[in-house]
Amino acid sequence: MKSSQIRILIVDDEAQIRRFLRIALETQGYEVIEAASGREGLSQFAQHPPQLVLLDLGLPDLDGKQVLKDLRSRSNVPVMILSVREDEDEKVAALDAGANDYVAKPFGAAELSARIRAVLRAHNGHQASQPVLRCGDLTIDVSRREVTAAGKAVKLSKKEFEILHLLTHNAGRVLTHSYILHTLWGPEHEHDTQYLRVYVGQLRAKLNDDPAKPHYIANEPGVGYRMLDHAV
Amino acid sequence: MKSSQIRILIVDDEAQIRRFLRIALETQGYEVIEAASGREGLSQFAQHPPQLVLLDLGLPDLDGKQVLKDLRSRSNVPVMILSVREDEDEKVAALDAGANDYVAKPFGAAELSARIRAVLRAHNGHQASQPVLRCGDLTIDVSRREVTAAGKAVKLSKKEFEILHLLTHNAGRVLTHSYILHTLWGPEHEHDTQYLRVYVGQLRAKLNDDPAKPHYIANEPGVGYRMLDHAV
DNA sequence: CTTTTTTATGAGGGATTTATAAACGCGAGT
DNA sequence: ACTCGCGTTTATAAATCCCTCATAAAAAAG
Repeated sequence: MKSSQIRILIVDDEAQIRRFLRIALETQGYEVIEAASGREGLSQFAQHPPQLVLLDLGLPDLDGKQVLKDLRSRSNVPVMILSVREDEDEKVAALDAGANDYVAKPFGAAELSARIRAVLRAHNGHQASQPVLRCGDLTIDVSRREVTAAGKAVKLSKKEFEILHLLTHNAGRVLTHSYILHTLWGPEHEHDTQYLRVYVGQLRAKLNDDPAKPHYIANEPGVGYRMLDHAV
Repeated sequence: MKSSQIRILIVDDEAQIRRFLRIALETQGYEVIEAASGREGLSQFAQHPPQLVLLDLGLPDLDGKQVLKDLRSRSNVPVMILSVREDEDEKVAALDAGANDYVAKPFGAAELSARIRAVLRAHNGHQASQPVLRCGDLTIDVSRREVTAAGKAVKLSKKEFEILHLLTHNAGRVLTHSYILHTLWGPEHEHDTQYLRVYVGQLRAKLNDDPAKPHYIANEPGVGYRMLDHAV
C-alpha cells in the first residue's frame, strides 16, 4: 500500500517549534515526523525516508551543516534550513552545502507552506502534488483521484468525485444547493436541484450511506448538504 | 546543446538595480540580458531563452505576477522574484504562481548568488537525477531513450516516448488531458484531446496493454490518464 | 388530517468520451 | 523519385457518463 501522502521530517531541538510546525503542516495534509537532534534526524531519515527535510542549524549534538552534509552524501532530498541566524555568510554556506532554501526565524506559517510547495514543485518536476484529504474513515487522494471509505476503495465518476471533493473540503459546513451547483455545473444550472439529488444518491449508494442515518453525507432540508466530520 | 555559459534575464524597471545585478552576476561568470518592462521581458525571453529569470514585481506596464503567469504558460524556467514588498500574502501568491524563490530587497549580492546557485542546482538536478525510471515491469532509460516492458525491448517514436516518460514520471497520479497536451504539444494544443487518444492507443498496442483491463496506462473518463504503479 | 413541498431512487435516452483504423502530408534518407 | 517513418487529421463504432423523467417516500405547512 502506498499513498501519495507527503512525509516531512523536522529536525529541531526546540519542542515548541516542532509543535508549531507539526500543527501547521498536518493541517496542510502532510505527514510529519520529528527529530530533536542531528543523530536522531539522520536515523529517522534512514528509517522513514521523507520527501522533504526542515532542518534547524543550531542543534545540540551535531552541527546543522554536518547533518546537511551527511544527508547530501546519501540523498538529494530537498532540505530547507530554518534558522535564527540572519548572517549572510551563514546563508551562503548552507545554500552552497546543498540546502534548497533558507528561511530565517521568525517566519509565518503561510510563507513557509508556500516555500515548501515551491521546493517540492521544483523537485518533483512542475506538477504541484496535492495533499490527501481525510474525514473520518473517508480518504480522498486528489492527485491519484482515489477514494476509500472504511478501508475499501470506491470508484467514482467525474461528477461524483467533484461533489465528494467539494463536500469533504468543507467538511462540517452546510453547502447550499445553489452553491454546489454554481461551483460544479456553472451559474446557469444554479437552480437544477434535481441534478444534485441524483448524484448524491449515487454517491451514497457507492459509500453504503443510509440517508435516514447518514454516516457521510447529511441533508439539511430546504438548504443543502454537508459532510459529517465526527471527531476528526 | 546551448553554450556552456548560463544566461540570466533581469526584468526590472530601475536601471540602478539592473546595473548592480549585472555587475554582480557577470563577475560570477553569467551572461546577463536585461529588460526594463514586462513586455520587453517576455520578448527578450522569447528571443534569447535564459536559464533563469530575475523578476521584479513592481513593473510599469504589466503586473509582475502577470509576467510570471505568461512565463509559466510557456516554460518552466526557474524564476526568482525580487521585490521590495515584504508582505507575506504577496510572497505566498508569487510562490504559488510558480516562482522558485522570493528575495526581498535589499539583499546582499552573496546571498542572491547563493540562492541562484541553489535554484539552478535543484532545477538541473531533477532531470539528471534518474537515468532509468522503473515502474512495475516497465523500465525507461531516459538518456538512451530505451524502453522495456516485461523484459522485452519496445521501440517507441519520439512523441510516444515523451508521453510514456511523463506518465511514468508521475506514476500513480492522474494527469489531465490539458496538462499532458500543454506540456508536450504546447499551450496552443491544450484542447486537442484526440492527439492523445491516438498516441495512447499506439502506446498500448506496443505495450500489449488492454484498455479494458489496463496493466500500464489507465483512463480516467473525462479527466485524463495515469500510469498504474501496482506495488512499487 | 390533508395538502404542499422537499427528497430519494430507479431506469432509459441522448450526448459525450473513448478506442481504433485509416488516410494525408511531410521530411529524411536511400 | 521513391520509400519509410512519423505526426496529424478524419471517420466510425463502442463504451461510458450525464441528464431527464417518473414515481414514491418523507418532511413541512396549513
